[in-house]
Amino acid sequence: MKSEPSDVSIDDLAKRVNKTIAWYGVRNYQARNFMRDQMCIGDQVFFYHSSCKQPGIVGIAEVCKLSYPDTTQFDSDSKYFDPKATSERPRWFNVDVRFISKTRLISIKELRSNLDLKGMPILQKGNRLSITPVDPVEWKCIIGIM
DNA sequence: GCCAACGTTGGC
DNA sequence: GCCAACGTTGGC
Repeated sequence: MKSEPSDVSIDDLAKRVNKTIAWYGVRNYQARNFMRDQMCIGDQVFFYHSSCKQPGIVGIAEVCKLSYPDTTQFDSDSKYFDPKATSERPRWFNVDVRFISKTRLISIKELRSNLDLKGMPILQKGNRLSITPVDPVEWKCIIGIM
C-alpha cells in the first residue's frame, strides 16, 4: 500500500492512537476493489513511501478492520469529496490498517534489482495503482532481505 | 519540472 | 460504444 510520507508516513502511523488509520482517499476502482473484495483482517501489507525523495518499502502493517465507506467522500471540505457519492450508494471504501513494524528502507531501486521480484505489479512500467497484491513468494523474498 | 503511462470524462 | 482530450501519478 502506497502512501506519500508528506501525507501519512510510517512514523505517523506508528505514532497514532492505537497505531491504526483508515486508508482513506483511494479514488481508483481497481485499488478500491482490492480493499473491498480481497483484504481480510490480519492480512499483512508492505507500507510503501511514494512520491518522495526515497521511494520504497519502509514498514509492515496489517488489516485490522474490513472495508467500509470512506468517510471523506461525503465531506465537502475534503479534497477527496465525491459529489456523486451518497450514504445510500457510497462509491469509495477503505480498510483500516495497524502498524506492525518499521523496516529498513528497501528502495524501489533495490526492489527492481532483485530478479525474483520482477513480476511485482508495483515495479511494472507505468504502474500507478496505490494498492497492489503481493504474491506469497515475493512476500517471503522481501522479508528475507530485510 | 519533465514526461510516460494510464484512467476518466463526455461529446458524438 | 468509440475515442480524443484531459487529468493524475510517480519515478527520475
